[in-house]
Amino acid sequence: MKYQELAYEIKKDIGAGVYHESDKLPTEEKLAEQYKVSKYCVRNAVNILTRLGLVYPVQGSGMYIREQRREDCLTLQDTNGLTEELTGDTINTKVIHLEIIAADDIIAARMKCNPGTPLYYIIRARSRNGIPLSVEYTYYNQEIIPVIDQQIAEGSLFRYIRKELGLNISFADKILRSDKLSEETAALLDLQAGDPAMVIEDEAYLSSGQMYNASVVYYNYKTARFFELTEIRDLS
Amino acid sequence: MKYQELAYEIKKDIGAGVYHESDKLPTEEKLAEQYKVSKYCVRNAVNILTRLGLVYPVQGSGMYIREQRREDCLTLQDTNGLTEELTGDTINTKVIHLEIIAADDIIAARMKCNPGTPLYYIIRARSRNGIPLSVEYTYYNQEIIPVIDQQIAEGSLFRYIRKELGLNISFADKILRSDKLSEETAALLDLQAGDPAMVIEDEAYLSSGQMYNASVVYYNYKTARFFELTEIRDLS
DNA sequence: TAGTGGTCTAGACCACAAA
DNA sequence: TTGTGGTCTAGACCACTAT
Repeated sequence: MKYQELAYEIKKDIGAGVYHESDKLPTEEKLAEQYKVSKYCVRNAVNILTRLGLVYPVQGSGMYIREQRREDCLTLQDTNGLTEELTGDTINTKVIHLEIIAADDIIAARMKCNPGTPLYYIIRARSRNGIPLSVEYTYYNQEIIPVIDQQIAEGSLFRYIRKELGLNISFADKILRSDKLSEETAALLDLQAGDPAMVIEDEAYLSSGQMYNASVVYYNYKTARFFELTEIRDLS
Repeated sequence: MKYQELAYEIKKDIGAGVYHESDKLPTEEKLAEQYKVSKYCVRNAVNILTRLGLVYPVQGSGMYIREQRREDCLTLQDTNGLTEELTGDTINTKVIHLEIIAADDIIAARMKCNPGTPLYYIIRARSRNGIPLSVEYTYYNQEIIPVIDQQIAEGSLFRYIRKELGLNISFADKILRSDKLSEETAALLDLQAGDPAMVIEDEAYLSSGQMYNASVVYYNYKTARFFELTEIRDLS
């Protein structure tokens, strides 16, 4: 896929300060010429970068590089898993719990699988640079992800599923809310019961449309911040 | 723009249950034929619907209509303002404070304007069906939005800026976090100081790239939930 | 093997910004 | 008026699914 590679190239170049002078990307035409691709690919690539908040295009003027506000921010879009995302930081993952259970009716409904389906139930506590960041309560469909052991769970499950198993992760939907921490979860975050938490409930799907994973993640309100760019579009 | 209109049409049709039988959209080719547009427009339209979480495409198979999990959820993407979004609910907006101030150095940096620029500073408390939903602390650049009075602030500012002023809102970036409520904000939400809040810091831009608005919004943790679909893409 | 979504090209024309 | 991004078309070919 040329346009994804191009997006990656441009992203690297922006990071390396190649366009620092003008704070603009070259024109679509120049990029197309430079990388020997069509305008279609250029626009697709820029689109990706726009959604990541790296550039914004202004019709008639150019494609401007954005100032970043994301110091320390996690991101809801560019989701390659924590381990991949925070490469500058030390991410530590502690596996609190790991077992295979059979889905009861409620969990089966949540996981969109049949009751009795074997599921991994995993609890992990993660820290960034030694500071507690999040506690994850996760189910994985074992019919899709056959093997998860302690060692795999301590690493990047995202990477494992994608690279080792070769599965094609396509999209996830999330529900975001805030809530009071339970005593149990608070203890894992070095916080008090009743303290606030950012809560993200996540359902992840393969490109076949099959759900393989549902999770609830509690984030440390003192350290976790999320960045998100919203493109605004008037459909009515 | 044909593709936006097409997206709107398909969205309406999905809502009306037109595709209920198969739970799938017609093929790209059929949609193109049916609406007398090219494949480009069809794909752009479906893309929008995908990002809104309404459908998901499976290569080689079809475009499937998604079950919704969004009961009562607000959304981070489809942002046409609360008033437009929750049309089934009664949204009440109370203007707590409205004045014009001159930007000091700190606010000027935040708003990316010159110190001394006149800004509206507005505090609004919003409720849904009588239940407190959010408290917004907002700055508007008065050089861009010349007039905001009590009546306008009580309605949909989003709609006003777009329809009445004819300005082209393009994107917003948001930082999401959770925090403890101050006494003042808690009182406006019928909650206690120290209770959790979902906090969204928002910066909104015109299509010219100019920032016109910065806000911090505190949401009632008991009633506010946000839906978000993440498309996953491997750039490396 | 046929059907369907995904990528890519070349080229026309429109809309908006800047000089 | 020129430059630049946005929309649109027609058509080729690839990748994956279903049968």
